[in-house]
Amino acid sequence: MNDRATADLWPAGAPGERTEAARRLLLAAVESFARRGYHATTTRDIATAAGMSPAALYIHYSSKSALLSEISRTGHQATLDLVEQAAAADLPPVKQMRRLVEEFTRWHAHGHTVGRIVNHELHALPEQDFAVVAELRRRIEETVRRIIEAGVAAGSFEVQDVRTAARAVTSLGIDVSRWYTDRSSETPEELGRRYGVLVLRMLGADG
Amino acid sequence: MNDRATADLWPAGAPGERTEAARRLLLAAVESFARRGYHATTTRDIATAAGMSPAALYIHYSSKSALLSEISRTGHQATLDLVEQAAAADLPPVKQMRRLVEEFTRWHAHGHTVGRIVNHELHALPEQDFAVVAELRRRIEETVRRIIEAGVAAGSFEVQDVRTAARAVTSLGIDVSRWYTDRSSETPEELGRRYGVLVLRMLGADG
DNA sequence: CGGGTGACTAAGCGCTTGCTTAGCATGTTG
DNA sequence: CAACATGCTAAGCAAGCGCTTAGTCACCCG
Repeated sequence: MNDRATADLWPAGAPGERTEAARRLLLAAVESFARRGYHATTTRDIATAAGMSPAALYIHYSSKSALLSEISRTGHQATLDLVEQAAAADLPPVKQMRRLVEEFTRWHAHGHTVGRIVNHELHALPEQDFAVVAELRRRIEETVRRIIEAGVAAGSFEVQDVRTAARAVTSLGIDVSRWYTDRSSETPEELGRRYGVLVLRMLGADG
Repeated sequence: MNDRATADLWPAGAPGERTEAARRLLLAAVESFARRGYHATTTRDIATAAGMSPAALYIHYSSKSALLSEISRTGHQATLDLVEQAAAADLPPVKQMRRLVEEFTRWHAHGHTVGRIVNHELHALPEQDFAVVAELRRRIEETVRRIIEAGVAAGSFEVQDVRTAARAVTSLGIDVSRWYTDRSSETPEELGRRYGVLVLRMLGADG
């Protein structure tokens, strides 16, 4: 029942401290939160899906919301990494942007399960964890803005308002996680390439 | 506590059958569902916000989900009306599209409260009501696709794949309801105009 | 072998949930 | 005036919730 993208984010060969049981709980939580929403998911659902009794959850996580925080933090961090790598590449702004959109879109299509939690369950986070995640989101947006600014300065982009353009770019990618399903006709890679073309045109490149 | 866009959708001078009490409950439900999500909202929250005891809700609506269905159905119908009006205008495809995006975006910014419910609480709808709403959503998407096809046929748009382009157009507009707040720096109208420009470029017009 | 440790379960506590019941005030109708 | 309808409330029910408690079992170290 684990989808591939989710398994990739939290790989089986425990990299740090996480035990196999904790990982099973986390994957079960991702699946449940994505399918029915955080509030509609019960701790019994999660524990049962992980093959445990309800009480076992609390040995590995202090609360239901701790599970959500862990998922949200990791998911956001992975997205930020991807965005920052595109921005750090030794390429002109247009090519950085193409790569960013391709990867960002691919990520939200491939990982639409995690993406749905990351982008639509923010309101359920405890205040303190929300603050951490909000900062990660701010940095994602800022990185995108920087590339657009560089492109405008180089004369390869032409936009009315950088902030709005950056919003549109991230918004397009984020919303993929809302509508994309494993039954969608395009592969994540193909969708990424198509969105790359659309966004570059939107930013006035290739004109 | 009622926002303007919400009040506009369900105006005070009852047009049909709805009593003033039923309207107050509906507006309270919109506010609560949008702010904390459907599952996190209790029937007590709604009734109290409408100035009634919990039991009064059930005199006007058969269940909590009946309230959600009513909100979702009305909201989708209003969106479809707006989209179909743009497509029916006696204008070339490029101008139909500009108008569609301007109105669609303005609607999702201005009515971000209702928009959040309409677009992010679909999964909580009873199966039968979901089917009705899914059909409205299909017609919205189809109308957008038709305008793009007409523009391509007329040589004023140039896109790799019509379906993907239509997805991108609606997706951009829908996602506005996720991030827009009353504290956003742009007015709904200004955002609509800017998105209109971005989308036309994305579709290869004005080239 | 004895004693301790860590992962787990059976049972259930206190509370909240969506919704129901019984009844009360008001206004309308014959 | 009696009879009923309407719109509401006070009280509460059954079910389900997040989370806790007390204890079991397998395993490790001396």
